[in-house]
Amino acid sequence: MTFSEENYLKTIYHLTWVSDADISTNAIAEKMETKASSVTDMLKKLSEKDLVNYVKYQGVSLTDKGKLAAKMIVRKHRLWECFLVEKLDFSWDEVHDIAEQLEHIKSEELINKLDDFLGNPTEDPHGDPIPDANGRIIKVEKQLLSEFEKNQIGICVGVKDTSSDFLKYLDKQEIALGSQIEIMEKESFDSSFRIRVGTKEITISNKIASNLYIK
Amino acid sequence: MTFSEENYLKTIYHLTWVSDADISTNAIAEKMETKASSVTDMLKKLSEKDLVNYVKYQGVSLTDKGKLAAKMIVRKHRLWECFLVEKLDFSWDEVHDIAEQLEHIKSEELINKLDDFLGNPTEDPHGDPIPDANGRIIKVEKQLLSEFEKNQIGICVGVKDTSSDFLKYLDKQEIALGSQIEIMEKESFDSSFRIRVGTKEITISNKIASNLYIK
DNA sequence: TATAATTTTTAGGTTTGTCTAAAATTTAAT
DNA sequence: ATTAAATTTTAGACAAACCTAAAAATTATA
Repeated sequence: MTFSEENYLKTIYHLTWVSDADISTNAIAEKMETKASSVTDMLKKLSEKDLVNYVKYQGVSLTDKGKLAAKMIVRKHRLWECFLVEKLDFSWDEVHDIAEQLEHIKSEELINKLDDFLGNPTEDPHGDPIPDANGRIIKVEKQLLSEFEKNQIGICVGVKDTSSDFLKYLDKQEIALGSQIEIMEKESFDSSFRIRVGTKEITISNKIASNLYIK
Repeated sequence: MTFSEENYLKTIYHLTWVSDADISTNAIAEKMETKASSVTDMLKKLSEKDLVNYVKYQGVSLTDKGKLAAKMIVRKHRLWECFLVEKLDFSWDEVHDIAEQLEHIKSEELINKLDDFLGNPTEDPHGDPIPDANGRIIKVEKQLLSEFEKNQIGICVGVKDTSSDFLKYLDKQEIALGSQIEIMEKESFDSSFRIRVGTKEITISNKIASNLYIK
């Protein structure tokens, strides 16, 4: 499997994770910053290899084989992110691009040994679940902070947006995985929130609240 | 820089390490298991980028720029080998192919953090020197065991051949980096050696002795 | 020093993954 | 239910990195 094929599978997997329906050519093209015609070419190739179910003009979905392959790539990506943050002292906003490269290293033994070395983590530094060697994922039920009501209290367990900008913003506000968050006030005008993080009280926009997972 | 370009630079670097003269197209082709015509294509490209000095029909050498680039690839390869052996518990005969992939990961910060994480090692698991972040290499004078005379004693500090077969043979004979080796007898007929490794006495062929570095 | 053998390069072709532009299909709107 | 708009696919091209076969240059040999 080539890097490119792996990237397409991963993208389709991520798009499926949020939408569930069949994925459109354009959606893939946009996510991968490429052209629709390139996507079509690749879908034919992946279909030929039984990694996706593809019907012309009708969108695409992963086969069981394709889904497992995608999960293995995601597994690698997230384990490497753990390694970078926990062992090499990178911060959570710096690891994505490097993990994007490391996820393509081909060696099952390597990834399983890395898994053990890290103590078999179940979540990456952004709170996303890490598939095990068989592709099994432990899903933790979590809600977006934006869905919380006044006076509710929860623990920050993940971020939806993993962009460097968003993560740096959270660092500045001293919001990290494990932080206790209490809704003090919900502003109906702009749907912003007044929240307490630990001992500090801050105001965050709805956009921020829509990208924080709480349990 | 592409994977392929990096592999050519690395190969030219390794060939230069042993021969010192300009490197021939065929030598590169043989080492990389590719065709001479492919090598010619790439040499033109590398020359265009000022990474090699290339004159048609006259062989090739690395420019300063090319040499530094090659050293950085070797640095990555050897640091990753240390990681695999010391942290992930791979044996020294299993790491080459994986390091061959990892050496192409692009991130200076990553490799420098990995270096620190490993305690800034100066040699890889086969006793080969690791260039520092500036490309500087600490050369340790070492001789081939085959050049030793009767009754001389030394410590095994490296292997010339790093093939899995050779390394497994050494494991079987309980010869490792750090092992004390004493020449008991040198057989003039076939240039084989009777040596003492720790407390054991064994016989090794000249081919084996020609691939063990001793200090 | 001619000629033979070897090495190296050139010429032209293939595959992978991309692109643009045009054609086909589907979806939305009047 | 047509027509318009958007999406998707096809057709044809291109760059990277490889290949084979033939030509050119170098080296070895008689």
